[in-house]
Amino acid sequence: MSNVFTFFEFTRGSYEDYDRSHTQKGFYKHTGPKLESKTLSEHAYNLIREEIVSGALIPGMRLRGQVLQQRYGLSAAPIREALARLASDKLVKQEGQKGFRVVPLSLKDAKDIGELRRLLEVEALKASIAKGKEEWEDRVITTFHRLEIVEGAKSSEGDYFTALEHRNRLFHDALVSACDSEWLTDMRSLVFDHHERYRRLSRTRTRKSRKSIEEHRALMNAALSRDADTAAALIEVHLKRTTDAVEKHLSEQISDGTASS
Amino acid sequence: MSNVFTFFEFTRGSYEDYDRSHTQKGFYKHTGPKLESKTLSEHAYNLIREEIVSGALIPGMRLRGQVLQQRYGLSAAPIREALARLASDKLVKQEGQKGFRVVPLSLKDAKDIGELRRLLEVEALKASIAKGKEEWEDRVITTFHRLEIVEGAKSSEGDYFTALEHRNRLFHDALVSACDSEWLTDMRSLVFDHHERYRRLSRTRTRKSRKSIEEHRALMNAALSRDADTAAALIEVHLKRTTDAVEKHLSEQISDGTASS
DNA sequence: CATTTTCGTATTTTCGATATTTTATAATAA
DNA sequence: TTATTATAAAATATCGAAAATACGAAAATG
Repeated sequence: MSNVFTFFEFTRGSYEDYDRSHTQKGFYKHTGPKLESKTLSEHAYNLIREEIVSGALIPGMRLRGQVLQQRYGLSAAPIREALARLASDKLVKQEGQKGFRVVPLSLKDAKDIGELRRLLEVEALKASIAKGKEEWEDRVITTFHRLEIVEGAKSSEGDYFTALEHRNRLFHDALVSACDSEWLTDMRSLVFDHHERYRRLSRTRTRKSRKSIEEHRALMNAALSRDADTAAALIEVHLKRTTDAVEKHLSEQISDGTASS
Repeated sequence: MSNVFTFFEFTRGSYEDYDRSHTQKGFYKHTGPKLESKTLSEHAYNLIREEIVSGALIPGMRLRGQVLQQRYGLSAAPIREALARLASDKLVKQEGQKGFRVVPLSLKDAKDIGELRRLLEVEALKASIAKGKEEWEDRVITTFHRLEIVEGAKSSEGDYFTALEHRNRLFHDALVSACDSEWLTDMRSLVFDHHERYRRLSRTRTRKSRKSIEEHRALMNAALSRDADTAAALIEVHLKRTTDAVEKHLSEQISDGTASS
């Protein structure tokens, strides 16, 4: 977890030696979806977003303008613009004139987000099953296979959970990729990101590959055989388990409220 | 429709005499929900948002920085920040280095948004019916009454549709106000705004107060008698009718594609 | 004549600096 | 001591201008 900000670092931080090669070709070696940023604002948006979702920027942490500027080697304007967009995404919170901070985690939000993701994901999955062609099937199979490999691996190295999370996302994305409502998929994607913030929390402790891989396989099979109801039921169970784990973890961690927004 | 930008106005516009009293107390005399903006960015966000949703800023229109700055008497930074947030709300679109424009309307989006609103609204309504207390009932009754008055009125004056739309929103907001998932309500609210953009389109032509008022009354009755299934069915019918009207209007208006996003 | 290149203009994007607000600290009075 | 007010420090929000980029028209080339 060398990429995680400590509170000390972030408060007084000096990042003179931080990589500033934005303009070079492969500055962002994320294996995920394409993130070609045409403007610095967009670039900052992608970077900060990634660090919030991944947990590198700790929930509740204050995001001081100067520090972010130094860290990313940018000036105030693009940083501020990025934060504004993240505020609309509900990933950061802006209160009055007191600046921005990473939206904190809360038990209540964990439940609400889990429930909302269930609603959206099931709907998108149904549509996807109804409309998916061969290309969709291929994508589902491929991403499942890649996920299976990582889940089966014994290693628990530093990048293990990151890779797992990433391939998990690719698989779920593939499942709903034939849904032709851009609105539904965009909303689902946003909620997915938030859910991932919570999921990472529990992943660092529990490790239940055996069950998980079988659940995913069953989900793939149901989807490919166009059994929407079974697939929907599996999704619900799958999400429910995750939500329960997160809730358990959160209520242990913080017995008090830590209410959000 | 004196508040609507004409293309000419907007392109070459000179707004020397535009009201610039942001810092004064009651600068924003909107009858709607509270919009106290602590920062100029927030202020700009609220203003531009309102003008997009209401249709004053025409779909597809280019939003030139200079013009907006003059119109609202602000400098580039807050305007830009507001536009960035509106981009995350999917109300404006930013492409490359070519600035911002109001997201255009399309038949496809009309369908998707209608469908998504149905999904979210029904879910929120069910939760609301399950948890609503006396205060909720009062609010539903009150807002229905206010809506009834406007819908029953004969006049078709300038502000008629605006008032109707506003009270319609207050009524629907009231129905789901007991839903305790902030996530669900926020998302529903966003989709509602988008749906309103489309609804306004058809409202300017068709006028079906008789049916509408009875639908709303039935909806209120079902909600108050805690009949979630009936209420959900009524919501679906209600939204379906609206969506159909919008679709019809849009496919007449633009026989060609005008594809969005 | 068609196509490409170059140049000037308009616009967006970004920066550095200023003004305003909040937060922390210290002094004063109850 | 506690509470309140005044002052200083830090951080945010905003502005005005510079830099980068895209668009369109005229010139050059094949």
